[in-house]
Order: sequence, then C-alpha cells, then structure tokens
Amino acid sequence: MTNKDTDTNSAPERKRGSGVKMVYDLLRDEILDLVLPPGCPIDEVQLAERFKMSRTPIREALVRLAGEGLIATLPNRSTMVSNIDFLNLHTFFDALVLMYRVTTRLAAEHHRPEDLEVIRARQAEFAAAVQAQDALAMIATNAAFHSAIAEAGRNPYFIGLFKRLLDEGRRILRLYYQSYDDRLPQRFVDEHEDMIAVIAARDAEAADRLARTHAEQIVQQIQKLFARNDRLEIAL
Amino acid sequence: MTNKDTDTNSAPERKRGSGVKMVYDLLRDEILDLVLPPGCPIDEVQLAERFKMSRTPIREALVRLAGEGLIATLPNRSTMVSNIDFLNLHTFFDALVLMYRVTTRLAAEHHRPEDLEVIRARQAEFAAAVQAQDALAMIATNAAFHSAIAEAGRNPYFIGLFKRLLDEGRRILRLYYQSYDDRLPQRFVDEHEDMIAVIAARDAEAADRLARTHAEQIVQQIQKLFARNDRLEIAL
DNA sequence: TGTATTTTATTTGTCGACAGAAATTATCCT
DNA sequence: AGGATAATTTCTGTCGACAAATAAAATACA
Repeated sequence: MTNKDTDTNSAPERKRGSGVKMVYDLLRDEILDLVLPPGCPIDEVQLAERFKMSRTPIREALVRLAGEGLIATLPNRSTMVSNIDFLNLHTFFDALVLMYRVTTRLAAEHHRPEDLEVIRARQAEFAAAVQAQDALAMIATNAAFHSAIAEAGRNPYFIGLFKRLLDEGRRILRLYYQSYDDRLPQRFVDEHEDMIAVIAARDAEAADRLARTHAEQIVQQIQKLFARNDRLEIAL
Repeated sequence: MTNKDTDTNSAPERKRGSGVKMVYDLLRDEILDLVLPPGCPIDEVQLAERFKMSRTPIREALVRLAGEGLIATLPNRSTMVSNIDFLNLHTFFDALVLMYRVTTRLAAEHHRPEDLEVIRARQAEFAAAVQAQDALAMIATNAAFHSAIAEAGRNPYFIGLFKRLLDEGRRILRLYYQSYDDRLPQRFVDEHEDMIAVIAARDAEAADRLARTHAEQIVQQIQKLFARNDRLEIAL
C-alpha cells in the first residue's frame, strides 16, 4: 500500500486554480450522465477525501453547480442532485424548440466560414454515432452539433440558455434511451444536412422553418418514449 | 468611536446562513445601480472587514455573482465588475425583444386570476414613477412589471433569461438616463395597459404583437440615447 | 406500549492562518 | 542611465478546525 508520494510530506501535485474546475467538470458530467441520479445526496466530506483536497474548493464547485440549477441545497442540511420536473416538461419543450429555431436562424445570418467547418465536423460525429447505433453517443454528438450552430449565431444570451437546455435534455434522455430500435436517427442525420445547407445559403427563413420541424420531431420522439414508459411505471 | 458591541467579545448578531445572501443581494444591487461601476475592482479583504465577516462567505457570494456574469475574475488576480459589451449590444436587443414577446404570449396563455392583480399593481407603480418623472424608479418599476408578466407565463427557463436581461438593461440604462425630457414614458404606460388587456383576454397573438412593438419602441429609445451620447463621447 | 424530551451524532457554515502567484518596487550589472 | 534581475508586497486559493443547526438515537414518562 505504498503511495507514490513517499517523500517528506504531502505532495499536492496540482496547479493552484485547477482543483475547483476539475471537481466542477467531473461532478457536472456525473450528474448529466446520471452516474449521480436525481435526488442523490451530495456529501462534502466524502467528496473532499475522494479528491484529496479540502472542503473549500469542493464547496465552491457545488455553489457553481447550484447556480446552474444542477444541484439543490437545503439550508444547513443536505444538498442533493436536482430532480427533474416531469410535471412541467412542456416548459422545457417550449424553450427547447424556440432556442433551436432562434440559434439556427442567427447562425444563417451571422456565421463565418470557419463556423461551417466546425458544424460539419460535429455532424460527421453525429452520423458516426448513428451508424454505430450508439444511443448515448447520439445524444452527446447531437447536442454538440446544435451547440456549434448556436455558437455560429454569436448571441451569448441564447447560447447560454440553449446549452443549459441541451444539458437538461441530456439528463432526461439518459433516463429513457437504452437502445435504438427504429429508423428515426437516420432522418435526423438528413435533416441536419438540410440545416447546414440553408445556413450556408444564409436563408434565415428556411433555417427557422427547418429548425422548427426538426425540434418538434425530437420533442415528439421524447414524448413517445415517455408515453411508452409511463404505462410501465404506473404499475409500480 | 465606541462600537455598539462593547461587551466581552465579538457578537455575530446574525443568523447562520444569512451572511452570504446579505452580501450577495447588496453587491448585486450596487452593481446594477452602478454604485460599483463596470471595471471596478473587488477586494475580498476590504469586503470582509466592511461586512465584519470572514472571507469565506464573501467568496461564496462572489462565486454566485460570477455565475450570473455580473463580475469577472481573472485567475489568481483581481476580480472586477463585468464590463458592458457595447460593441455587441445588438445581441442584447435581440434577446430582449424575443423574451418580451415570448413571456407576454405565455402570460396570455397561462396566467391565473391572481397573476393579473400582481401585474396591475406593478403597472400602477410604473405609472406613479412616470407621474413623478423619476427616471430611476421608471427603470426599476418597468422591469418589475415585465417580470411579473413573465412569472405569469410560468416558464422558468424564459423567466431566468428574461430577468437576467432586465438586470443588464437596468445597468445599461443607468449609464444614460439622468432625466426624462420627452413624452415617451406616457406612451409606455398606455402600451402597458393594452398589454394587460390582451393578456386578460387570453389573446396570445395580440400579446405577441403588442409586446414586439413595445419592445422595439424601447430599444429604439435606448439607441437614440446612445447616438446622442456617442457624439459627445467621441470628443474625448 | 406509545409519545414527549433529552442526548448524541452528523453535516454544514464560518473562521483565522498559511502558502502560492502575479504585480510592484528595489537593486544590480553593463 | 537603461534594462534585466531580485526582493517585496499584495491578494487570492487552500487548508484544518471550531461552532451552530438539524436529524437520529436514546431515554424518560404516562
């Protein structure tokens, strides 16, 4: 059980400001991937000894996560991973569809040549995930694709909200997608290609229209999954 | 120089979790009111002795403010009040107009009777501010009015972005509004009344249309102020 | 045996202190 | 004297420890 730092005393072995970011990034991923499921209690001391650092940087990471709504903290007691509000999912869908439309429209209006390369690269990754029938990779690469489009739109306010929505969507989809059994993903690939084309053509109206139908397509897909699973869960 | 707590030792005199919130709220107000102007350096030690508490709760408040983009922090060095990006103001206007529209439309669709009472109360406060020709009160009460409409729309994602935009708008307007010299405010009062009417009538399309013209009205007003002042500032 | 009260235990919020990084000033060499 | 290097200062990031607040357990009481 000999540790690698057997010299005089404890070796931090890590740069000064990096601790918080590391904890923040890792916890964020674990929350979005449902490694830490909704409602899962978060213990500061436990995290402190897991990452081998003091509670102070842990707390800072938690405060930032709370600011994004990913964890909820009761005063003086227990902080836990935020629950997903299934009763008000329609507000999520409303916001998601609108941000799909707005960001795609703005990308058509404001994109630069180098943006298109990034977008096409993301689309290739998404297509690869579909080809491989890797559902989790589809979720991630689809989010990255639309995130790249949003960046090309260059509106930080929309980018911020949209990324947050895509994160929440990642969490929701993880709950339901285990495997793909239908041919819809290939349709998404084609629609993505169409979106790239109208963005490149700087056709804002067409971009809006395509993004709208694409988004509503996805929302319908999610709702169908929910309806299917709800029938099962009611039995519990 | 005798302080009020002259007894044995230091008297905290404040509840356990309240320190962070107090510092956060106060700093937030001071930033939005430009008491702390953009670029103003923030010193943790200075704040700690000002509020008579340790640096720990101060830092937590600062982390939360940084999460909202109100302060910017360079690693290991100086944290300061965020600057206003005047070069990209159009992104702010785009987002503001869209959120005006969406929140008003959703309010028309989803409001409940008690929401209308709150909205009317805010409108009364705005009208009073216009009557008193109090420009700063107009800014605050106008934001509160539209915030109440957003709440009635009941979409937390839109509410969050909209409130953030209204905050930023409060900061921008403080820079320019010293006094009112024209009759536009009265027009805003009338438009507010029209908006309340269509919300109460649950006419979503009309709400969208009114909100749009109202928002564009305000944006034009701000841009006019900017054009006027820019001519002066160029001389510097 | 069931309920109210006290005691214990666990976890958070706050504190003072120290060490690392960058900016500032002082010193030295050519 | 001018510029490079070294010392100082100043502020942030991290740490360990303590105290308050709440939950859980134990005890007393009817």
